Parts: sequence; structure tokens; C-alpha cells
Amino acid sequence: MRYFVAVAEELHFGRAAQRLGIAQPPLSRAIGRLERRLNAVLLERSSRAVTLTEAGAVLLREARAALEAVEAAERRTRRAALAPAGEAGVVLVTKAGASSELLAKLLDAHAAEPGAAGVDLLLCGMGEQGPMLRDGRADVALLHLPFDTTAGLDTEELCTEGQVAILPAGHPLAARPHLRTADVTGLPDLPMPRWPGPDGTYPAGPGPRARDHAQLLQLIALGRACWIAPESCRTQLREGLAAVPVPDAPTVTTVIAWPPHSRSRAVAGLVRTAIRVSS
Amino acid sequence: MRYFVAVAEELHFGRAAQRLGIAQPPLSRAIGRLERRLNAVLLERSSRAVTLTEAGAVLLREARAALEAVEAAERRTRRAALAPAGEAGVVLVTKAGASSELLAKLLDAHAAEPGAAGVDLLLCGMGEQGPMLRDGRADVALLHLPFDTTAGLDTEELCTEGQVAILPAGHPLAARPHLRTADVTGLPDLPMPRWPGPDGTYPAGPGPRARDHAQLLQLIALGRACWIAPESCRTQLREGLAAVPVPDAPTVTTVIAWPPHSRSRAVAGLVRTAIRVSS
DNA sequence: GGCGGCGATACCGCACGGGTATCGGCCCAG
DNA sequence: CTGGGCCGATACCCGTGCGGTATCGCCGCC
Repeated sequence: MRYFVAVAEELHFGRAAQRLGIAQPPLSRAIGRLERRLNAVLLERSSRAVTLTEAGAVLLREARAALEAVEAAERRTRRAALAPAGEAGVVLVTKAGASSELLAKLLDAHAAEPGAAGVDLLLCGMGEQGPMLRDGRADVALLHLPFDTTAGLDTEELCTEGQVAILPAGHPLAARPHLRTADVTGLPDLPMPRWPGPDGTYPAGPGPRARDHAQLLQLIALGRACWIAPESCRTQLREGLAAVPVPDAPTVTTVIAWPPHSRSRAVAGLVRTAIRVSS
Repeated sequence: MRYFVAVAEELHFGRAAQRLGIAQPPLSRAIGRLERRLNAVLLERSSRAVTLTEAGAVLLREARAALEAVEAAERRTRRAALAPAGEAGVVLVTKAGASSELLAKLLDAHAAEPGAAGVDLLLCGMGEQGPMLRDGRADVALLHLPFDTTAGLDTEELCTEGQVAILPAGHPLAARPHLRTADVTGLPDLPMPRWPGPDGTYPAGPGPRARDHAQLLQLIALGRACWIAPESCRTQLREGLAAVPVPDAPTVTTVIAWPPHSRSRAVAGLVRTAIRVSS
């Protein structure tokens, strides 16, 4: 199955074999065997190009999920085995620089809990929490709707907040009591920065490139960009930055999420604490 | 991994090997290899009994999910390959005897859709829809909250209804305009029937045993039991049965659900139709 | 028409998975 | 206290399957 995913992604047996660290002929045979076992034609080989069939597209989707599941099984088991005594640590993942206030309260409250498991904090880039939960690198996550997707996860809502525009302190708009989304999205002098996608490339368009929160704030302070962010980030603003409410921007809901089948005591306890501190 | 799940369930290498159709020594070695690969002790063998370690319990949970995922991948691919031309059929699963009115409307409306995929209907027992979706036997399901669990599934709400008590037509309570839950749960002459659990055994207690909807209605008509069910089942009541509203029973919400990663065009179309016919 | 790229096929060797026989520890019965 | 039986681990053997190299066949292109 790993083999099939590699071929389906590369659409090229030679490159896929190289990526897998094996030679091309065994790979051809492995795919052939898989096709016979499923009696399905997965790939259309026309001696010049390889294309996915309908069944192949189905298997690609399903196989990715399946591979993630076995990776998750291995990783979680390894982590559980490392735990010296009693309860194993839980890995909590969240976007770097988001919900820091809530996070601090949660960690404090959880540490004060009597029989609480240890919590390893893991910070990641935007939108990576889902995969992290699915492949076992993390056990529980803080997500922010509507930016993150909760598909396939169990969730509990924690809190909802409005958004603010982050502007250079001296900018004319920074003096306004509030702004509309349209006021800040189309500014020629302060474009919205571009973020790298999951594949590491930047979308085309104007705007400086940033790859984390710190760079973003730096760009704004330098007067090269502006941004719209949840209110709670106000506590992290440094000098030279101003925040102005944007009432018509979508509200942001912070949720705590976990893979549905991994309802361990440790995760359940952390979720309960999160609900308590946020209500 | 299949091997480990078998041993973890049997807690006995010999029986597990028998179940797997292999001899016991290869099984011992396979588990040993797995433990070395994960460097984790999964099972505590005390020469008289086998018990799961903490890490073993984690792996049991995760491995079940992973095995379901690969089964799902194989099944869905096989089904996609069988499809003669164009779009493959979608398998819709629901509890036998539930939501039949909505179901009929949905199937009719979907069939009338221009480019709609074929829909195979699959009826199952209570609470089996989740596993059916997870292991690929079905693609989309109608569930009934709060009885079914939607953990790990994407859902859309379709409709909500109250519940009614189903009683023998001649029973004194059948003449009342409405009842409270307490009125029907503790009746010595009309106990609630018992359902087999997922393992096929019946819980202890009074009440006749039933294994499907038809048997249940038969038991009620015979004056041996009563039941509380969603209102929509009124249309299916045969002679000798009476339905009385139970306003204080929890309302039942019918939802359409699908595995989050299998957002194929066919499933999406069916979901859209379902939302349309139910609103 | 020849060359080059790419997937399939042929053939080979090794290593891993599975089988049988046997050992070693433990509980229990006599 | 000792022997037998249960059960998992170990030893050893064999066959299949997977991976490697060499080569073929097909097609597009210069």
C-alpha cells in the first residue's frame, strides 16, 4: 500500500521506486499483485504516462488514511511504552502563537489536578494539527474554527472571540475605533502577507512572505503588512503594533479536539479541565 | 497487527493461533518481533496467564482502528473497480425499520437527480452503522441521535422528532393522550424487551428477548412488552398496536453521516439531496 | 529510422514466515 | 513432594516471496 501511494503520487514507477528505496521491477510486480488481489485496475499505463483510474483514486484516498492509522498505532504504542510508570504523557499540539492565554490557564489547571498525566506541548504551523492527531504525533489539539478543519475528530468548544486588525502603530487606520474587513484587505501599502501552503510553496500574489507569527509581527511593525487575527493575540503585541476591532470579520472559536477512538483517561481528563477553565 | 489483536482479545496464544489459522510458535515469534520493532512490552506472560500491559492496551485500540482502515481501503477499492462505467454506486446503510419515510423520500429524490450515482441500500442492526462506515462496507449512513454515536464521522442534521410509546391496543395506558417516560419504563406487566449487544449476548434482567423490529412489534401486539420509539414509526404500526406521545422522552435527531476522508462526489451529492428533502 | 525513456518480464538468491519437535516453568493433584 | 499437564518460548527446517540485476517491448521524438 505504501508502494501504491508512492506510485499514485509520482505517477511514475521509476521515481516512486527511488523514493521508496527499492528498484523499479519489484515495484511493478508489487502493484501488479495488489491489482490482482483487489481484482481492480488501479493505474492506466500507456507506456508514456501513468494515470490513476477511478478505483485507483479511491484507493489513494483510503490508503493514505489507512497508512496514517498504522503510523499512529506505532507511534502511540512507542510513546506509551516509553512512559516509566503509571500514566503516559499526553502530547498537546497547537499553532505556535495562538490561544496562549487559554493554553497557559489550561496547563496550570491541569498541572494542579491530583492524578494528572504529564502534558508534552508541541507547537506546529498553521493547519498541521489534524494530520498530527491522525498519525499519532499528538493526542489532543487546540484548533481554531473556521481556519482549521475538525473533520474526523471529536471536539468540544472552548471559547469564541472576535477578531482585530493588526496594524503598524502609526498607520492612519490604527486610530479608528473599529474597521470593516474591506478596509484592511485591499490596502496597496499594507498587503496581507502570504503563507506557505502544506507543500512549502507560497501562493502567487503581492504581499511579503512570512512563515511564522514572529516574522508576521515583525513585518507589520516595519510597516510592510497588516493582518487580521483573533482578539486574544492582543496580549502578545509588542511596541509599534496597534490592534483595531473588526466586528464584521468571522468570529473565531477555539475548540479542543482528539481522535475519536483514543478516548484514554488522560485525554478525557485534559478535555474536562479545558472545558472547566474556559467556561 | 492482526496477530496482535487476536492475542490481545483471546489473551491466549494457542487459541489466538487457532483463530488465525496458523500454529502457535510462529505467532509467539511474530508478537516478539512486533515488540522488538516498537521496543515495547505489549503482553505480560506469566506462564499461566497472559495480560495486556498499558502499551498493549494502547496498541489494541489503535490497531483495531488501523485494521478497519485497511479493510475499508480494500473493500471500497474492490467496489469502485466493480463499477462498470462512470460513477460507482454508493452504499447507504441504516437501521432496519427506522426513518422509512425519510428514506423513501431521499431515495426517490436522489433517483430523480440527473447525474446521480446508483445507491445500494443496506439494512443493519442497531448501532452497527458506525463500524460499517469505518470498515468500508458502507459509504454513508442514517443515524439516530442520541442512540447512535457519531464519533469520527462527518454529519449533517436532517430532522428531529419526538418519541411515542408503543403499547398493545387494548392496554389501559393506550387510551391516555400522552405519557411520561416513567409511566412506561417500570411496568411489571409490560417490561421493555432486551436487545442483544454487539457480542450477541443479551443483558440480564426481565423482559422478553427480541433481535429485530418485527419481533419487537410482535411481542408488543401479544401484550408481552412495550417500547418507546421515534414518532415516525407510527406509519409502520400494524393492527393491535397503539402509539401514545411521550413528551418528556429525549427527542430523536436523524443525521446523515459519512467517513470524513471519503468525501467523494457521489456521497456529497447524496448528502445534498438528503438535506434538501428533509428541510 | 534510430535512439532513448519507461514499464514489464525473466531469472536468481536470500531472508523471512510458517511448520514440527522440544524445552522450561508453573500449577495442581495425588 | 513429586509427576503430569498446560502453555509459551526456543531450535531447527523448509518453502515461498520479495528484492536485485539484466533484458525485452513499446512508443514518442529528434
